[in-house]
Amino acid sequence: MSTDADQKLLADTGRRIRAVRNAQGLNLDQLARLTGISAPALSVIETAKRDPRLTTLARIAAALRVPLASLLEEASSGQSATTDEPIQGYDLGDYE
Amino acid sequence: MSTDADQKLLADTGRRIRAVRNAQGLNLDQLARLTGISAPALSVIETAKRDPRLTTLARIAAALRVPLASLLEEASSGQSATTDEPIQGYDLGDYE
DNA sequence: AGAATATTTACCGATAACGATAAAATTCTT
DNA sequence: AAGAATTTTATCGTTATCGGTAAATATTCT
Repeated sequence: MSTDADQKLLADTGRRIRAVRNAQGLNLDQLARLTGISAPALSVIETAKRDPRLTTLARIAAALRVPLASLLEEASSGQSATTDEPIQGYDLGDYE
Repeated sequence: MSTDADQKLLADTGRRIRAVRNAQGLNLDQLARLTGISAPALSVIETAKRDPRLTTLARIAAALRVPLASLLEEASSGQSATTDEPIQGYDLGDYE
């Protein structure tokens, strides 16, 4: 049981979620409403204290409007290319 | 809970796992030994009857020697690309 | 057809995710 | 510094994952 690699994956994933959320100016409460996932649950996911289910991650990605895969890995082999800057132009203006 | 989009995601993911496994000539028993995940557990994941945890998917991807992201999305042909397309495309519609 | 192999399904028990809520701790603002 | 907002932590209850095992179906091969 690679609890080692697991922890790193969870830590990296949580860090990416938080980065995107902050980049969009959302707090946990707002993301909680967008996802239907409670703020405490989001907190423990972002801090790698929980091993989220696939559909939980998908809901977070959808709410943040980023591809699910972008939360899971570095833009490694250039495939998806795009930007290092996730989706700059998103105004999520309506959620507050 | 958009069990709708969730089910599709789980179905697609399971189908991709099975495709890769078959492509490598592995049966469930062999993949079970490689991953430490039991064959019945792998079966229900491949048939979309279970919502796997992130580290479970990661172990499967590692055993199959494919990027985790490749199990989650189609080989995105220029998905969100570059531009400032108004992101309306991301249906977050059901999660709200 | 029958037999070997592969997959599915159905249990069980242990562990964990998740929502809800509230309280503590941290960070930000004035 | 005090106060407000944000995040973290904790507890409880419900539900689900997961391994194990075994039985029930496929599926494949001779």
